[in-house]
Amino acid sequence: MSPTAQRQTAEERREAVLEASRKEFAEHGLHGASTDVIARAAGISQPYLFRLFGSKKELYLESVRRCFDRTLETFRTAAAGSAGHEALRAIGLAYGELIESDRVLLQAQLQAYAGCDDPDVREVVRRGFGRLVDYVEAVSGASPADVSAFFATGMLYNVIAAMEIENSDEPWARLLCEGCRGH
Amino acid sequence: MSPTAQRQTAEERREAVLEASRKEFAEHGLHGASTDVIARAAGISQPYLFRLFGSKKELYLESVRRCFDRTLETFRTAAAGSAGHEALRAIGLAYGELIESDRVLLQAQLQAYAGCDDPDVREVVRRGFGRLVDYVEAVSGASPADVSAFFATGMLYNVIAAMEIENSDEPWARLLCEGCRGH
DNA sequence: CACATAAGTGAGTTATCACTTACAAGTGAG
DNA sequence: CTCACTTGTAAGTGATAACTCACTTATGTG
Repeated sequence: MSPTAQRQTAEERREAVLEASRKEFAEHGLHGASTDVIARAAGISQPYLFRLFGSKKELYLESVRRCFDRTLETFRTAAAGSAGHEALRAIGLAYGELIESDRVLLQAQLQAYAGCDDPDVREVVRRGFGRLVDYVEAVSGASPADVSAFFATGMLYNVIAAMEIENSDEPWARLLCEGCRGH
Repeated sequence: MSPTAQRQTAEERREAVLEASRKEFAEHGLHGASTDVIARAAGISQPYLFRLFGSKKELYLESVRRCFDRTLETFRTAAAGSAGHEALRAIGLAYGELIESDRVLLQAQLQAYAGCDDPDVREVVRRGFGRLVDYVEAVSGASPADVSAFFATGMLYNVIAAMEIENSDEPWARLLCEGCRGH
């Protein structure tokens, strides 16, 4: 800490750490991420990170929660004012734009799914995903088959985006993207 | 190596290492896995692992290739003798059974998707996924929309299995699984 | 000004990381 | 038997991992 630096509240620092951890966890996952890198990026020392969050895993879980919160918020904003299948379509479009513009969020989600063999991670992912499903069902009033088809398309789109084949000219890639846009 | 142990060919050892690495990489991903743990599980010293594969990443890439090979083989076996939408249904069922019975394979796939921000991993995943799409399209003759809906359902099923909500009694979980079974 | 409390870090802990070097021993061919 | 080749490891490299301890310094309040 430089001598002229102003102190911040613990809450402000927590925010800074969570923001910094987004990228690191998205790129390397829970096990691969470095608390030292995160602390540096947040502008604090590594010991202070542990004072604020207790452990690397606690920080990760909070980071995953934020990730789902962000997605739900996007859903809400997109669906505002519409209902039924119109809302479904609006949410789908907004989600596509979201992960197209924020690859960090996309990576973070994929890491969270991959991290699901850890019970604590799984629990957080379940809660986050559950809230998304609940919301989509409530706002659209669609049938179980339609709601699950909606999320299926979303999961495929995640993988398409991860593989970065949106603009590929390979036949299988074009087929997959074309078919996906149809939904 | 115990004094009575028989020597094996390098090829046999490579197989043993690849088999051992499956689990470790599936659980922890490329960055989180330990070459020491893998070598021990394969019954060799850690230095020899590096002689056989060059680097941790090379081993990982080979492991991911195997993962997709295994899935494609399952597809082929399932579709044998059928065609059209009948083949699609047979492959879907076989895939469901595959990841239900082999959680390691499921985890390995999710880790591979999450690892896609690394260009080398992405390239291997692209190739593997592409072969799956090519095969499914060829054997089923289905439309792009149907093929992509098929893979979308598969991706959702991956996440359902990862979250372990197949037998959950939460409403959103039942809705998602029910809708998914309908496809 | 004094004092409790909160913010923040330097220096260390032990363990493990990927990877290398140098060397030993089994094995098949001539 | 011998010699080239392959299989295999013991012992180490420096770097970095998560996390702790002892300590300092700023800040709001009476």
